[in-house]
Amino acid sequence: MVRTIHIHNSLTRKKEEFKPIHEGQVGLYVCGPTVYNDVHLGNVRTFMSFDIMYRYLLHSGYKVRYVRNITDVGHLLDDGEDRISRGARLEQLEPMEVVQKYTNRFHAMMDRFNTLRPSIEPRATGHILEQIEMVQAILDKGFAYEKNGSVYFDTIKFAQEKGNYGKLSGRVIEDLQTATRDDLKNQSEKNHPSDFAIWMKADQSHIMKWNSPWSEGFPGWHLECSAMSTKYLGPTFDIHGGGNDLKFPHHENEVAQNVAACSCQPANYWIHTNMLLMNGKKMSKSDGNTISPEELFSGDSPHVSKGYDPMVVKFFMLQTHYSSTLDLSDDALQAAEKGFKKLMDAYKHLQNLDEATATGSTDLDLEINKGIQAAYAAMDDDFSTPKALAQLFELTTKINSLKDGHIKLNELSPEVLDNLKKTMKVFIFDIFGLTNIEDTGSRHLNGVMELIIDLRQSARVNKDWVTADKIRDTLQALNIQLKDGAEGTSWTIN
RNA sequence: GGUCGCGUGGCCGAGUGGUUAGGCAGAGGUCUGCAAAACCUUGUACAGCGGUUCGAAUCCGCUCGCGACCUCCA
Repeated sequence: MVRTIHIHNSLTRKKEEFKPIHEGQVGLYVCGPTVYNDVHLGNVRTFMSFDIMYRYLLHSGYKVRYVRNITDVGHLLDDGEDRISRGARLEQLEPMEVVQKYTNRFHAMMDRFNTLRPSIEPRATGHILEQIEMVQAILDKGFAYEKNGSVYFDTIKFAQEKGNYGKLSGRVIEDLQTATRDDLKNQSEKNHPSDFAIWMKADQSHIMKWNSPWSEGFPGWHLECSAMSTKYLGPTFDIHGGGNDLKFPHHENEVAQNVAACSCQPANYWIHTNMLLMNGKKMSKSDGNTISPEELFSGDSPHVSKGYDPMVVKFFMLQTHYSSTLDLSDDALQAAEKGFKKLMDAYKHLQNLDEATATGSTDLDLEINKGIQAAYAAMDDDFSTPKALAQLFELTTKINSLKDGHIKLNELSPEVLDNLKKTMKVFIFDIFGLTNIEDTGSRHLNGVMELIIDLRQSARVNKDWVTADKIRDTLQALNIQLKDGAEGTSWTIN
């Protein structure tokens, strides 16, 4: 079953029904990280957002080819130094060592957030040939010019002949003229300030450089995505994603390069995720307004009062739509932690519910099925995780009521109970990719807790409240909370 | 300065022109040996000022505040 999904398309700024080029298949390209240091939370948010989309498309029955690149050359700093070269210089490593090191660490971090690996994760340096070919193609079409061994994209000519430079980012070329900063590298070589380099001649000190028809040099930053998306997804594919800070110039230039090289739009749908804020400002690697994922996990940061599990952080992010800014705060994280545990507790209790005996369609059946459908409808509507979560919490209330006997299981039919179990599992684990955090307790701990709860129950039967409360309060001090319910006592680690 | 977006109850955060978002916190209640948990009830919010409309948080205009992008950023 392939569901009908609506996506907010940045290209048209409208919500549109998603229609893949090839039925049942999706080509998805996401701009990945530049691996010159560790990812920060803002990166994580973006990749997590696309991971949810990837998972949901898969769950909806699509065959998805998910390409997310690793940028390991061409992405320059303000002073013109390559980010990877700088990392290599600072850490006294080979550039490729820097790349490998931070690629590994990036993967490890995304694993902690339980995101799926892409189908293909191509590196820019592994595709120098393709990029050189694309530069040549753009030159051949007359949309680029060479100056002193560097090749620049001719935005003026492109705009005149293709007429759509700036469409994605809403930019007008005349504005770019006046707004351009004058501290940019090789600005004087360009015919026009809005032109951009697609091949750059390397100076003597540059470590990372390759032979090309124009010079020994390296590709422009925007070029890799154009070349690699074309190679792995074809000249036109379904969805291109990235953070909205990439919209201009990166994505705008990417589109221009593809259109110039082959006269085709690279992606039918563009999806841009919004920024993660902290203290009301964009969380950003370059200006230091940031908290690292590790600091967030350990609590070792002035911005948080304690550490938060990656799953809590993920849950926190899921409560906001990907297209909205999200302001990180300790209060919000604490609230998210409780909400997350409530959801996971309910899921655990759901597993113990059995023997639904109603026949036919009861009111409760209808209500639960309606909630399930609403959760799917929310995801179909531009991947609205907050709305879907709200539905899961409605279901959570029902589950807890059933658990406590406030609603009787004989008001529920077995089919609907099964459907409920299946849906909760699919959403929590398959679509949201959450995992249990209290399962860190081993089998041993489970056994010990069973024994302790059993002993306390004996004490309670004997009205030995001193012993019963001592057990409870001591465990509480260890952050293990006992929960006395109708069907016995359960426990969680807080 | 240009472009775009946002401003929702104590906090976070959804939102289609008329119907309960949801989470956390708070209040009352049920349950419980007590407590916790859970469940039930509860808050009457949409920056301000105008306008359109039978009706606007939702559309339009203005004002104020905030943020993003404007060739480093997910």
